[in-house]
Amino acid sequence: MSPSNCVRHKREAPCRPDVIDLTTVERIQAKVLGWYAKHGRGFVWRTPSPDPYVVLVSEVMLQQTQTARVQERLPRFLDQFPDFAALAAADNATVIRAWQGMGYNNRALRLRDCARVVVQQYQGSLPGRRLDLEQLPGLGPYTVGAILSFAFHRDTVVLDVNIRRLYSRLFLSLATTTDTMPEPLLRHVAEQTYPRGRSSDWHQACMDIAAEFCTAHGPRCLFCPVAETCCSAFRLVEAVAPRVAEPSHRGRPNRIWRGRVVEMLRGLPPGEVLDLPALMDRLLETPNENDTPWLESIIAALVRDGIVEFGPHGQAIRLRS
DNA sequence: AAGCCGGGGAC
DNA sequence: GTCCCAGGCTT
Repeated sequence: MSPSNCVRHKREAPCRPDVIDLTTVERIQAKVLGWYAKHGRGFVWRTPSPDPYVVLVSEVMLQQTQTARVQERLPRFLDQFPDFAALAAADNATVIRAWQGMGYNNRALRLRDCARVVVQQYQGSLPGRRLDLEQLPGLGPYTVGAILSFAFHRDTVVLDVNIRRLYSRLFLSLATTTDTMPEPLLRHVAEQTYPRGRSSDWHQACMDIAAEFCTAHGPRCLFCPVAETCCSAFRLVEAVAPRVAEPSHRGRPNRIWRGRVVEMLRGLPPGEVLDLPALMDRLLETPNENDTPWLESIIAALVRDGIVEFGPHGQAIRLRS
């Protein structure tokens, strides 16, 4: 990997991510933070000193859900559950209903469970230590880093799919849009790249730049503030990542059917109940005997996850109270 | 390491 | 219609 094959553009870009030189890092930091100060996206969860509870809720929402939808639904959720105590007191059905339109309903229950631990073990305020956060339900490496950085202004690495893509392309001369840096090298690069004392701004800026310019497909290098120091700028060939077929029924993925079941139960008028045949009729035009075990398995998974339960007489299916 | 877990919008 | 997207948990 010689410097010559990664400079298409201007000057020498760093093609040895294991030894990133200081001037390059500082140049990138200045460009990124300068761009962010002027053009950063104005999300509702981005305030100068955000409430750790708001950071937690928004970051869990942002796990695999687009920023635009979180922007729209976060205020309503916070209105309904203004603090850890309010969220901790909610039963499953209430949380699932409040999560409507967000997808991945299991996240909502884990977030509520997390709130209960915070209330019971931390007097209702989110702990600021990594080891404590790592024990909380629903918080993985990304979210823990995000909370430490955005809520507690701690110097820490934050790695999500956007920042991984940005670092990969910045410091390696990649061939296609789907190539990424190996994870161990990525963590090394991340550790020595973020500006100490500016972890929050830096990582949010990186996510903005990745979302607006360094996109997964069709990157807009021409407008990117760090294209000059990017090893992959203007040279990425479009590629498609191989996709595994998902389990389906009657031409649609099971996860879609599962979502429809939950959505039906959400909209069920109070007092009205659905048994399995009634649910089947609302789900399929012409159900047959082959569909019964299929729907039963979907219901079983929802019961397993704590989203659905059977009523007192064992037939009525409803959101778990 | 791989499978599971949604849903809305852009195209 | 197809494809995309601020992860985490389970096996």
